[in-house]
Amino acid sequence: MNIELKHLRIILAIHESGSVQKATEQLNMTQSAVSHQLRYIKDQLGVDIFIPETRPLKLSAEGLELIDSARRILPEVEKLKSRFIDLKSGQTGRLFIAIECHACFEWLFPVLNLLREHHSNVDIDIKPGLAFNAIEALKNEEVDLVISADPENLPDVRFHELFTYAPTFISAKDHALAERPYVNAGDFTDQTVITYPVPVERLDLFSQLLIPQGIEPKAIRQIELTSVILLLVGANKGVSVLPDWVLQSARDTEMLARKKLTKSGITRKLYAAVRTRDSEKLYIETFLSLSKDVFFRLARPR
Amino acid sequence: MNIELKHLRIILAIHESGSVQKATEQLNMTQSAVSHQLRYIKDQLGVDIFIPETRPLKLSAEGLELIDSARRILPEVEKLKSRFIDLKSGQTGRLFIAIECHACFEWLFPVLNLLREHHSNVDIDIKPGLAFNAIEALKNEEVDLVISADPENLPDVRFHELFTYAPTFISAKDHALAERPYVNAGDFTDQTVITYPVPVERLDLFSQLLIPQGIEPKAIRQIELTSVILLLVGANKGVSVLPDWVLQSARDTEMLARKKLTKSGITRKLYAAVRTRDSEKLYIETFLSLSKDVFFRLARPR
DNA sequence: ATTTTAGTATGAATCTAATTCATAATTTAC
DNA sequence: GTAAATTATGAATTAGATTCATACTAAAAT
Repeated sequence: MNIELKHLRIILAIHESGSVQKATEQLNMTQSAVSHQLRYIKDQLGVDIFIPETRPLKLSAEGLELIDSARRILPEVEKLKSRFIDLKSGQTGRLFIAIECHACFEWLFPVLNLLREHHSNVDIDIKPGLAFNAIEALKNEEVDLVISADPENLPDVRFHELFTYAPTFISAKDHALAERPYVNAGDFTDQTVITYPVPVERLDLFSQLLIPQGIEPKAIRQIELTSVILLLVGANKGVSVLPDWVLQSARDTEMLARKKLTKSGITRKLYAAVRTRDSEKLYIETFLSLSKDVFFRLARPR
Repeated sequence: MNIELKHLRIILAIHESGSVQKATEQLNMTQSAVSHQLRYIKDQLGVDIFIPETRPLKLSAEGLELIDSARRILPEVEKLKSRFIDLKSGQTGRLFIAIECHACFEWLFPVLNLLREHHSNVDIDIKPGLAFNAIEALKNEEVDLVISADPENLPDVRFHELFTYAPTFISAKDHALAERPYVNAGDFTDQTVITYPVPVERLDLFSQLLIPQGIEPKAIRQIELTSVILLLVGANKGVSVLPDWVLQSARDTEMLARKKLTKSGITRKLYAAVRTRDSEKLYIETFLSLSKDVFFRLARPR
């Protein structure tokens, strides 16, 4: 026995319009096509759906059961279809985010809060714990967006530039290095460096400066909260390197000295990586523009 | 966007078996056919159901939504299908009965009670009020079975013989007619006849004897309950004609005299009329055999 | 009781969609 | 890197759906 949705639609249309004749319009079929299909349905079910020899056709008791089922099943299918229309256009969907840069929480939270206001039907979340193979996770559809500073040229992943920032050295104002116009890799050999609790490869200071030059600092101390890092640096418990916009937006930075890294300064770019086929989605586009807005406000000195 | 059940079945089979390859068996399709259908589905939905470049294929976030829907929709369809298998075989269904013979309630109630025990899934009911155009109602599917004494030769209705009975005259033992070996039409001209409250054409006495001979009784008194009719006849408030089996099974018949109608006696047959295409149904067959059983027990003198 | 009309059924031809076959392309595992 | 497993693709084939023309039939109208 083979019954398809189109058969339910035909029966329902006939019942609701009152005759095969009238149903043909709404079904976009000829009378003959409907008639052939009715015969097929009858053969499949093995039961007369209509009372024979009535004109216009009237449903039999069995036919009415079909209507009941059709009225339960077809709306479910319509829901499915409109769900996919929304999914495709980005009215609804899933936005799981992996971040490779720890400080990014600072601007990501406000962005996501705004995004939730715009797209209440999108399932938004930050997925921790897969920060280093994040692009793999993106391909696997474990996450849908990755905040990354290392763009790659991949056919099915697109890196959208978010903004440029400068990893910036900070120390207490009375620290020895506070006199310098800038700091170099070598200056870290006798310093205690305070960092976020992530593998050092993922920190700009190390990936861009210390590792290439084969230099290790005297000690590393890992701290979760930005404000605590600032506090400890201010108390001369160590030095740190943070994105300029983190310092711009933080309170209690009066006792800190900022220096650029190397004479020319180091700048980096942050990207939002998404699967190419997702990049048209409305909520992705909203995410990108909100990110730029929020960052712009954050980076403006107060 | 056109999505059919077969598409949902394909996606579900792939997901549950783990790969297209394995799904082919359970779907009875070749790998190629499945692949072509997957492409069609993707085109229809406008969304990738699977994560590209994974082998075996893995569902994307959107694909999982499809699975959710499939799991809601497909069982509903299976229910529909098994419902129709049952309907066809007569495991389940509707048995609405019209009775042209009022006394038949006497044996019909016990039959229906037994039938309900055998077929708890059948919707059994007696439909009053359409006793005279009952065969029309049968064709219209307003009812599914008619108890009738007037078989017709119709292509789509079948009359199953139930049993033979004799409309039998009764009076009080001290009534004038109680001396006779039998009664004739003419004997009713000065009698009060007690009948069920139905049009006289539907009473055997009238349809078989009085109307053909153009005779009317002195008076007609209509009484609903058989036991009350017997009581009144016993008290000499009138005479009556009832099926022999009614008298056979009734209590308190000692003070009644029974006579056959006319010298040769009148006999009639009761039939169960059903639509030809219903007559194979299990519960119809059960109804017929139960009716004969119950009648046999009822008609046996106690 | 015919006749008309509206509604449905049917068969053959045609068109569309689904499937197969053969083979290519890709991915995964070793 | 190679072999094995899995999926994709194009052309040919087959099955299924639709159309057209027309026959049929119940219901309505005369």
